[in-house]
Amino acid sequence: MGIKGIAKLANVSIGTVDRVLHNRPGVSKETEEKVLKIIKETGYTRNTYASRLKLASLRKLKIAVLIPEAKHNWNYWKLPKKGITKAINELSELGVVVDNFLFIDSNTFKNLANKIIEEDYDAIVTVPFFEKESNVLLQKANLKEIPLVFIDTKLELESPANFIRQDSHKAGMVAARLLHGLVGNEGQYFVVNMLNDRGIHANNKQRESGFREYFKKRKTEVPIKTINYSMNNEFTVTQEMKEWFNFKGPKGVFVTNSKSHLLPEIFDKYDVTNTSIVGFDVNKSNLKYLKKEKINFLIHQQPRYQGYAAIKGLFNFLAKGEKSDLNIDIPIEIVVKENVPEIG
Amino acid sequence: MGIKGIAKLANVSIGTVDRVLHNRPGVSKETEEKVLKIIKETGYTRNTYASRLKLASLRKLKIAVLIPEAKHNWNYWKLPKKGITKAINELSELGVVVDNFLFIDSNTFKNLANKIIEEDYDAIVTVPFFEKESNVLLQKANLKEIPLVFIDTKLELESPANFIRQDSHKAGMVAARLLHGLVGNEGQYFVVNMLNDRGIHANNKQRESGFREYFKKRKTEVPIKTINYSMNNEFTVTQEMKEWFNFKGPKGVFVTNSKSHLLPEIFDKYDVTNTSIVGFDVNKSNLKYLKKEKINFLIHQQPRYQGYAAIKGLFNFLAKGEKSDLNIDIPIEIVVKENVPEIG
DNA sequence: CTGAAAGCGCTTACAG
DNA sequence: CTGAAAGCGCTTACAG
Repeated sequence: MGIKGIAKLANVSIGTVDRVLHNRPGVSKETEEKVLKIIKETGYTRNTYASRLKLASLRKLKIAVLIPEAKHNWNYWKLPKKGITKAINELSELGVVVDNFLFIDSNTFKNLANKIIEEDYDAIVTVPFFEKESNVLLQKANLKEIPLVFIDTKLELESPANFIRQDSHKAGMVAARLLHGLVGNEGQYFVVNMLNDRGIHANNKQRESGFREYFKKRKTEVPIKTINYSMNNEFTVTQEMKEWFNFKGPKGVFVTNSKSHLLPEIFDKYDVTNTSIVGFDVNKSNLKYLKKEKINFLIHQQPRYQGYAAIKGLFNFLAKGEKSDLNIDIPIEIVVKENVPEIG
Repeated sequence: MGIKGIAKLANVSIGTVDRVLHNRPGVSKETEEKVLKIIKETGYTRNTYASRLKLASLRKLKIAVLIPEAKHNWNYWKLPKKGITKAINELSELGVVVDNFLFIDSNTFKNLANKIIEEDYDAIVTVPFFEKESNVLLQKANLKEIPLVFIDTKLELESPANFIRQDSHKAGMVAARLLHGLVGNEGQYFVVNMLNDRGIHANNKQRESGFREYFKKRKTEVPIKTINYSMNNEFTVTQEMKEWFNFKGPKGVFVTNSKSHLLPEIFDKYDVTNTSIVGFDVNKSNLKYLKKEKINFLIHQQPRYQGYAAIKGLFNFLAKGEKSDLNIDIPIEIVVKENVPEIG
């Protein structure tokens, strides 16, 4: 049953039914009620595809994507982009168009965000790396009623916002359980934060807090040390690390970012043994050591799917009014040598 | 650019373009080549949604689903069904209709399969529980050129077939790694097969073989015993089990089906300690013991997604000719207390 | 062998 | 306040 059937039952024209369906002005209370009653009775729902077929010819849905430029250390960002590309392929027939804006730092982020707000996009996907700038963008988007989805990281912002990302605190707890299973109560634990030029990332902090919470919740207390290591400088062994390296018992190492692959090399060089490593992200370097069993577990954030889901979710909201796809807790996927997922 | 634009460029009518696009007869070689050339040059692709809009009004796409009836022990089968329902909701606007056929045993499977073949469905989703009957159905479907997807289990059949399921052999290897990490080289390992009235399931065999292969590939040899336990009889402790129960060292227990929740109860009753358990499926009973930390890991087969993907894949094949979605290796998801996925 | 028309379910711009 | 017509991209049945 379509709009035509409703119109017939209600003794009105299809134009009037359309007006009622979209709450457009110019319908008398009386006919509106009559039409609504029949819509309810018949359980009519609008055919999104027919709707888009018509609307796409009039005006495309434009989505702006504002994410980090993918290069050198930031190779990771190729993955959400692939997911975005996949979504575009599926949605282009429905009149969806995506423009990519790539930022390098907080300044380029701010400028591109402003540009996006000025041109009128129907929706925005971005990443909340810079708290202040993200808040500004969110406010502006809210004012213009442009739906906005943040991927990758959750941040407390000044207004409610949509997030498609993994719960990093929970992921830290998962990592703790995995490491604890291997290392036990007699071991020593090390949280390794690799700092890049932007300092420590919100995700990493949340992962560490989750890691520590896992142990706090249990009776047995184990020593957990945090090592902050700047990736910008040449690697040097500090006094703290020496003590760690010399401990002969089981050592559990939790690397809070995607660089866990750096540790096996260091451990080899300094003859550190009896280590178990849990890290994040299924990248080439990490996989290499996972396959060699130098890294025990990796946690996968499904970056490709995050990008895909953001675009699809925004489309579902714009075309069907479905708000539920705008907030997704990406599952915490545990990866071992035998269940490496396809990434590319 | 649509069919209309192509027609204009080729100086033909849109009817002729349509004929070329679908390889329909009644087009001269000459015009066909002319049209094909322009299609290629412009990179034209058909708009699936516009196509379905028209076709759905003429004839629905009918998909038959032949799966086990979900009741008592077979509660599991509610989950694929939920995924199927989700897919139907998404596709009904595009003129897709699904009929469910629920079998109880090989006999009802056979009868319903024949019924499906007689009525003319456009596609079939089923489960290869019964080797002989599955082969018969596959042959008949092939003869009538009806695409068929098997979910849940892979079986070697007489012709190539489509499977959406988890690689059970690999899943067994993953289970072995998880258990080995907890139990180590000094422990004893037990593979528990719970047999129901249908005997042992292909999935369970494959899981066991994967489990054993993991250890075979490594240097250290550990004792692995297989316990076949019939779920139909009252539980009794055999001599074999007594020895197992009395071993005081670390014990790794791999349950090859969804019933791992039965073990913690038995272990409690017979004072069996120092056990680690890995099982399959995120059901209520298993979750209860996962949360109590009596079960250490569960492997999730994403049954809901299997059902969803089967319907979507068949639609993509029928509507767009995309064959790639008909064969899917469901990721081997490792579940611990802290990353329990949503199932319902 | 080819074209013109009708229509899928929806939306809009125009007429009244 | 309401209706009739045109058209999105595609497919089919009919006419020639």
